[in-house]
Amino acid sequence: MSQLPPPRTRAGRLPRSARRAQLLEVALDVFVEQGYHNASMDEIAERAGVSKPVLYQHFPGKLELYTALISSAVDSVIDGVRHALASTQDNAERVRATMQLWYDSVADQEKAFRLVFESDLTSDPAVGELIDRVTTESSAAIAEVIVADAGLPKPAAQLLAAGLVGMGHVGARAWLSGESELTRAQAIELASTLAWRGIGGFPQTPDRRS
Amino acid sequence: MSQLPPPRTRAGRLPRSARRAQLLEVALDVFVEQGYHNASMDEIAERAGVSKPVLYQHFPGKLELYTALISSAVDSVIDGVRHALASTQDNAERVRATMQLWYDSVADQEKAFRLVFESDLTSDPAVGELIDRVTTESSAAIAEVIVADAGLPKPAAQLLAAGLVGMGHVGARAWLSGESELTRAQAIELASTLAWRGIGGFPQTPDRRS
DNA sequence: GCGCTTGGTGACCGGCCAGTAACCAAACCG
DNA sequence: CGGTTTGGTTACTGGCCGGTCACCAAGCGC
Repeated sequence: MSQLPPPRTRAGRLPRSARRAQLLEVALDVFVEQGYHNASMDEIAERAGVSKPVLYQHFPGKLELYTALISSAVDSVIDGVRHALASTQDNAERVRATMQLWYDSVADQEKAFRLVFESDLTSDPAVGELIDRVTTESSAAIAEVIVADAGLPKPAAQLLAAGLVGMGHVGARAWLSGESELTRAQAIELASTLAWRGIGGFPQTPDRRS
Repeated sequence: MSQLPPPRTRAGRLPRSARRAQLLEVALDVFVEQGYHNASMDEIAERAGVSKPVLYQHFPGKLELYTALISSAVDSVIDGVRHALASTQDNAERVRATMQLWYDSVADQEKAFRLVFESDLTSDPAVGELIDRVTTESSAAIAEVIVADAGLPKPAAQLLAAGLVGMGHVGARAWLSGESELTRAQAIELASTLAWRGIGGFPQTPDRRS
């Protein structure tokens, strides 16, 4: 009888670091799709074409795996905000760039974004803190600009910044899930106008830089 | 040996409807404290001074119990927004009242609010939809005012409204968790100003659409 | 005081799933 | 071509917890 090459080792062996990278990638997909609680280590392993113990050779446990992913996702979102702010000197344009970031992330189903904002492990203190960092750090970055260019005291600037952040990602998610008739560009334009009218007026004395 | 009065029946029997009400109350506490996943039916029963089967005589399962609570919490939050909007005819004041609602809810640790905004069952489609209703319906109520008083097309109004909603509750949570130096009143004042400068400029202004 | 309705109880079960023990094979190295 | 390293596997266990089964008692109506 014809001898098939015996059940081929799934997809070949991989060097340690490559396997780890692959596992992270697969785990990201699974966690984004199913959330922390519904995701099973078995499924992650299976979708990586590998058996469970391999997973545990790379990560001490499910929580640590998730934390690693969340942590990097958080950084990635914050980085996005920083880049948007750094992309121009014009504050109205800064607002627009930041708003565009939120709407793009939502519309493109950006994985890092979804992992963070749709997390179902908010009850875990460590994870909760990580997730809060998105708002905290994004606000801090924005607040820095506000303090510099509008001369507001830091706590006030931070509060306004946090409001803008919320306005961005909540508005964006609502826009997408509500299947609004507005195009993405129109939505960004509107949201930016709202934000800029709000924040742009803030220097105590009307109209300042930009 | 002296016979103690045998292990007293926990706290007396209750008529069906009263027991149900009590169970809902206890369950609300537990779910708010621990989230859906960490909460156990055993604990809810125990804290109600009752055994588990009683719980199941009133609710078919954990999910249904939770859903019942979330659903009413959602309604309660939406109602809050509607009341804030109806509390005055002055739009600047409407903005302030709504903003105050968010900050008060956060600062007072309002249970309905926390249950909704800290839910860890977002992955369940039914629950997810329920929770989205908070933004959707709140925005709809606000958008109605915007359409009426600023003459914007409905989709635009809805997007702006959603942004304001996000600005409110995200800003409020950030304010509280960041232990800002601002008092609650100051925070509300600032946030309201931001929001009103943003939205208040909108009445029939032609200057968008570049 | 007897029996039926109504509001309970204690003890158990079974599925799911994170995590592990024990063992295997490819391939590089000399 | 032997042996060690390295990347794998199969099969199991043990705890948690949602959900249930079989049974109990308080008291009201007669």
